[in-house]
Amino acid sequence: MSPRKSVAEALSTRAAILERSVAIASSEGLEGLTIGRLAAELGMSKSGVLGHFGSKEALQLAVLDRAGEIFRTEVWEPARPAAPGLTRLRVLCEAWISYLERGVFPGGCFFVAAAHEFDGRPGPVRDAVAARFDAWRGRLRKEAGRAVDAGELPAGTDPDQLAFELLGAVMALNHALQLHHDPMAPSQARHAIRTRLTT
Amino acid sequence: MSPRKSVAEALSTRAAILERSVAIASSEGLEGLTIGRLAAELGMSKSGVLGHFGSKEALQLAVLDRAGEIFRTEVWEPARPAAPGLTRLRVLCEAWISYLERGVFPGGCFFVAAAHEFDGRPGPVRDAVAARFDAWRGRLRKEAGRAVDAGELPAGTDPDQLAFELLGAVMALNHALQLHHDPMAPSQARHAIRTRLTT
DNA sequence: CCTACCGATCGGTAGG
DNA sequence: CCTACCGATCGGTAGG
Repeated sequence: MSPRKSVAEALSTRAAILERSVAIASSEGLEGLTIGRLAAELGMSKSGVLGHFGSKEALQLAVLDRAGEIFRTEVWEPARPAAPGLTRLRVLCEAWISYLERGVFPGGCFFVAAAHEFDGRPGPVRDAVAARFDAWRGRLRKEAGRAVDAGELPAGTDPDQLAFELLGAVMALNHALQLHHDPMAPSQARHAIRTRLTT
Repeated sequence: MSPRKSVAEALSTRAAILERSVAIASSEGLEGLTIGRLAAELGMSKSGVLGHFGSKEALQLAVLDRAGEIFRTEVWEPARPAAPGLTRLRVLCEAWISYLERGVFPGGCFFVAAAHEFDGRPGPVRDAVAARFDAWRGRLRKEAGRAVDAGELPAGTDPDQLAFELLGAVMALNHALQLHHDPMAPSQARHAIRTRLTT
């Protein structure tokens, strides 16, 4: 008769809140994700939702973590079996484009959206977003460096410059898909990346 | 003794509201721009502010227009005296990068921010943002086409693909400046663009 | 996990 | 251009 739930139930409730939060925040933003809406959609009270996280900011950080797990599964993992260097870099980029093309998040890249939303608001959320971009760009740079060292890319190629340009192509893709629903954009992004990842 | 202002005064009040609105919306977003905050910062009542536009959405559209005037002055105009084709395309890109580097809008590119904020919200604001991107990308494409026709760029260069890649480089720049305050980013963007705009 | 509530703020309106 | 107000919603808390 107690309204208290078991630990297992509490965990699955928490997971359900996060699942719904990722869906909402993906299209409405991490600030547009409100406790009241979340509670209504989940058939819970606001305090029930908030009890799992403590504050809206803590919820936002947890949502970012959950979105990071999804990005890792969709984009990092497929590249694990690939050979280090150029091959793996190509697989990473193709998984990255495919993740946008398939609309894994309805609002496009979760982190690009979060970056734009929080780049002017100092705090833990902004820091968490920036850290994820640093990690991702570092990943691209590392693999690019291996490709250059192995002679798979032209000698003198700057891995950091290459990572910058790959990021640009994918950001242009994300933008074209979200704002224009442009069906040509994925092939344009693939073309841009292929040009940059050819000896 | 009347609180009513003359037409000239009303126009300058309207201009003052828009100036402040552009500043706020640039860093907080077009949705973060609230009537109450605007009124407080301008020492006016909310209804006084709203009377000039009628609704928040109408205000947002007016702010977009004002930001468009600034973009035109900063980025389109400097290219007018340049020779059509590759020369003008280079001037356009340099003005575009400089506009971001100088922080003409404190929140970075006003339209990239607005695009991310509204790409998931159908309506007049979203349509206005999309139309501005279409116009700008068309401008880049047209000048790229002239450059190809004049033999200033390699034969077979696709003007639309080139516009896509230029947009990507600048979006990566905007992102790096806003999220990381990365001082290397402008030179990386210039390098990426120079590579693409060389015979 | 709930009900019931808090102060603040939102966009907008009535009436002058 | 103002005061005074509307209903809705925000994040969060008290107390159970």
